[in-house]
Amino acid sequence: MNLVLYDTMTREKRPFTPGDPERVTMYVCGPTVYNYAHIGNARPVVVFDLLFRLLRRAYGAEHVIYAANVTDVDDRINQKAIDEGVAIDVITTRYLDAYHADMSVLGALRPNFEPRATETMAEIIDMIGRLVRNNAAYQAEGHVLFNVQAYSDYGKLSGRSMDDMIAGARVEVAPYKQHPADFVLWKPSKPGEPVWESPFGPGRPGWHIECSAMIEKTLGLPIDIHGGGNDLIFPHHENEMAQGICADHGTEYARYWLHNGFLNMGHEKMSKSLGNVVLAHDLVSRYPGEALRWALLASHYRQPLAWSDETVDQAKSGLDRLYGVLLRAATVEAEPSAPGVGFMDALEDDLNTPRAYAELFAMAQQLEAAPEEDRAHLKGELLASGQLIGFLKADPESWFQGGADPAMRARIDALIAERFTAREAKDWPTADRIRAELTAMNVEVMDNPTGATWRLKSEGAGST
RNA sequence: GGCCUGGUGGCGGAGUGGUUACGCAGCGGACUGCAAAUCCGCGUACCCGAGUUCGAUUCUCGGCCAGGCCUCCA
Repeated sequence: MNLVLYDTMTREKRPFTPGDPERVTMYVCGPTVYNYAHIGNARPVVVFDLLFRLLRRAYGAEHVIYAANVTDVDDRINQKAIDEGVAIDVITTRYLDAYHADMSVLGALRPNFEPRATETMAEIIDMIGRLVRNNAAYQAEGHVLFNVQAYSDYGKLSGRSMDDMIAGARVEVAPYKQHPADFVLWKPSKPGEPVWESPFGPGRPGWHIECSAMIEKTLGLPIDIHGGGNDLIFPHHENEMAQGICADHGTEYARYWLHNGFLNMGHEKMSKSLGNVVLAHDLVSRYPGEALRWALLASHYRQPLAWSDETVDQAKSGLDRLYGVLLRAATVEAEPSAPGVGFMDALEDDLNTPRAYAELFAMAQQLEAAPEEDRAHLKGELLASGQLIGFLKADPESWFQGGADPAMRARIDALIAERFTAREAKDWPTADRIRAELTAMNVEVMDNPTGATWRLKSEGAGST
């Protein structure tokens, strides 16, 4: 495989070479489970799932280890637990279960590890201890703070100088900080919040240290690929790296840093304060998972993605086209095949999914037009390509008819039979009346010489 | 204020120093009892200005516009 990835650290595309091809490691910052995931949260999940699939294909599934953390200690979780008057694990279990279900609908494979902050406490405390011992951290007023001046490359990932950070500081600096950019590793818990004992006093960990400790525990440092949304570059990933390196890990934390662009609602960021949050949890009940996944991968992962119902409708239409080709090739037995060469080239070029989609359409077009003897191979190639990245898994007929329950199905079949009789008798008014009836049921009829097939029409936009 | 992205046809969205993206939608034709699906064909684009160049949508500079990060955030 000639995989090339854009590395945030070097700001250029670089050929991907793992430290050990027998053990390729990837870590992605996962959810904080205090609410249902919104569709923006789902973008990195799907993007890095795609990369996970490519790596597994290239190095063998057993040689790729993917970890995504679950942050289950957090102010928002605490607040929710207090609001509902329940223990925090009631909150975290509820939303983690929903998260797993929703991401599964989007076709995301489960990572090998999903470490939880609460289950990594010993390692977090141990890592903080090492940072203190190395003079990369200090204690002050019940806190343990990371000393950014101990790490000369601080700011390298995000491209900021220490001066920039001071100049750009918009928040009041806590008086106990030695440097304005110093950040919390351990802090006292507020009343009512969960608390853990530690050599630095009772309290709870800061957010950044969780990830460093979980990577150290589940994958070992350095890792090959670290991913996340581009809003995490600073401060989260910058801080993670500083911690990891200063906690006895030489000079390298992650060989490749990958960051996905944001999903926006129109021109605005999705946010609670703007009231434009769209939950993945709601979308999965309105659209097929593959259509949502297609929409999420329809633009390059580093580009911003403007989300709307139309985005999904267009995605659905594109998939309809591919499934339509497969439906017409239903009697062709697919020959086992590798994904198309051009298709793989596109994906290996920094996950160029738009180009990969174009290849998919080209393969479909070829299959549609090919002489009978070539179709088995072409169908196999199309399926192998699509399925590699999580598409074309459905039976074509159920893709188009899946929304119909058995009763509706029986009714449709009866109407079509009735209409066929009318057509045989050239009774066009009756045939048209029946078709109008089917149309009213959202059913589209496609006549052929021996009868008719049908499909459910797309629901269309505007149902939000 | 500091740092950083991006501005491509009606919409989504790649890519390239000189040639086709691709998809959705639209239009014309074939097919059809009429349709749908399919097939064939068509259209409209590269924010503005200057520079480099034989030639720029693509490189450089400036401008305008939009968005992000600097505080929790995918």
